[in-house]
Amino acid sequence: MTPEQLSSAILNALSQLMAEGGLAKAEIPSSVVVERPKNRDHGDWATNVAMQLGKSFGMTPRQFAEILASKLETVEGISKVEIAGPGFINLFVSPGASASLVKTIVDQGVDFGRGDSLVGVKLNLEFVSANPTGPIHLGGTRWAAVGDSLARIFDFCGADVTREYYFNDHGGQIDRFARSLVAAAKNESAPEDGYSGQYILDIANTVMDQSEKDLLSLEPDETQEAFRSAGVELMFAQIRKSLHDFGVDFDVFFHEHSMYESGAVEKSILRLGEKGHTFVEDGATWLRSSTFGDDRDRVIVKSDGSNAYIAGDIAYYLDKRERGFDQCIYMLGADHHGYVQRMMAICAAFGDTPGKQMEILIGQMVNLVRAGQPVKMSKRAGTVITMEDLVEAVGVDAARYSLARSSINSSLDVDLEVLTKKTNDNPVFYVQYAHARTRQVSKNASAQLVERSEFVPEALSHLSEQNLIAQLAQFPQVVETASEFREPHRVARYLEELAGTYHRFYDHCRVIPLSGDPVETVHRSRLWLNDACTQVLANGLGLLGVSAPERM
RNA sequence: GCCCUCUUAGCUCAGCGGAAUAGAGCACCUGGCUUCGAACCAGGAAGUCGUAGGUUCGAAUCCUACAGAGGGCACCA
Repeated sequence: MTPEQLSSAILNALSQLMAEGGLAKAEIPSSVVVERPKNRDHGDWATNVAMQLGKSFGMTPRQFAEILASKLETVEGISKVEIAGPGFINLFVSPGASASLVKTIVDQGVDFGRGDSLVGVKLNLEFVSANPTGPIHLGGTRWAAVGDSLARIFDFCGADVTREYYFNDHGGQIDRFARSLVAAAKNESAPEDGYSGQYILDIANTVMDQSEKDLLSLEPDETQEAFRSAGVELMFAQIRKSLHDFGVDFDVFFHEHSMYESGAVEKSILRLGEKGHTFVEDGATWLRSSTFGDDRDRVIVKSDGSNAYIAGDIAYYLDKRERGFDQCIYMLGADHHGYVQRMMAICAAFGDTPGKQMEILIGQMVNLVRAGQPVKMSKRAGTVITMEDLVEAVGVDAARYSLARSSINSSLDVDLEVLTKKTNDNPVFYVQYAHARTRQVSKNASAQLVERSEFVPEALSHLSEQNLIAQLAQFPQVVETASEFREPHRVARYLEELAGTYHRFYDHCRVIPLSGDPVETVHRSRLWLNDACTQVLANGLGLLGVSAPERM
């Protein structure tokens, strides 16, 4: 039995009791919390429903618990129900009922843990979206790891997910990028507000090598345009390759520039105008965003006739909605949190519900640290760390795992020395090792003629077996919670616990009998448990985009 | 001045979606490989959960104030 099954059993019992008149009619929640108590004297699973609902049924938690407990005792698979403390209901599940899950896991294989909470939802997840004026830095790398993992989790919950990258290939920053390339090509120093570094020089050289014309002898405007278009393409290709090598493949790379060429920007502004949400003042066109909770109104078209950045956001959101997405999730860095309100205003101005069709996740920054001291990322000092640098230093698995295992609400310190020297303290190896170990056990078992020819749940009665089964049972719930709260790190933390629980099982229970001893039912049943653990570790690591190695 | 996030063990961080003794990894100390992988396990030491109030039968968790850290507050993109 999984905690979810117990949860729905409890809800069933509640509605039965109400139907039978054992309980007064009252609101019941859609799910109840069932968790594994730290102290095993408190049962296999425990719930706090009585303490939460007692009052609304007009009784004390303990009274409520008594009534509910007597009903739960009749549920198949529940062997004992106890009431403890202020009103906890402690559930004891018969060993057979809990262990039967093991077979389910092996049978379902890669699908174990798959949920249906997002079935039918067409979801757009936009992340990274770093400017194409340079390689992806540590911050963007974090969003790549977290965002891709989130996409995998949504997909696992049944959603139709599109991973999308908004490519800001339009506007002032790109102009600066182009001017920087031109300067580099001419062997001049970078413009005051421009970009510098080896990559700029490399791209400038490549642009010149690829062109048949002598770009530097054209009219200045044409030169800059030539470097802009070719340079952006090269940068784009490089970014896409870095992401791919990192295990992140976007479904859509959306080019901001394309909306200006197609007229989508003007169209979307007109649309807002028809709805009465724009006005003209001081020669500029404004979005009346303050009526939708923004601090102030925002300029869409500047008085010189050019578009402000928000114009692209407006057109882009409309485009996403017209492509049929029910929900558009944006992952932004903390340096963009000031945009949330105006973005939500755009959503509302189109008649949608902020927080529903549009959702914005803000993630905190990544700081660089060396030996405990903060290091400013500086191109000149050579302390800019790119996605490629990180992968080169620790590999994709360790990089993705360490970036995805903590909450995006916390800023993250990445220590260069820890990164390059002490990679073994990354918990990813602890988890991967557990997986490799299960595989080795499985291979050895088959060589010793221990096979999955029979499965007897009752044979798995050792505490460490029970703990492992209970841990495995929580996987679907962990995935669901990670999806609901948009927190992939929960999967990582869960895997670390699962790995530990497996190692303890391994220590206490032999899958393969000592030489000379016969192969018994318990060994074959343990092999099922071992293989179920392999599966859950692999499924979980898969959600993080981390490999599950056969050996290491 | 206003807004967002953070403050938990020596370090890096979970727990924040109220519950039964606050957790993990690393580092430190002690034990365990002549039988499935010791990248492991068992045990020890280590925390007035930033401070002060409040709500609650119950607060690391919710509310308020304050302090500290980081990030934002453009007709820039």
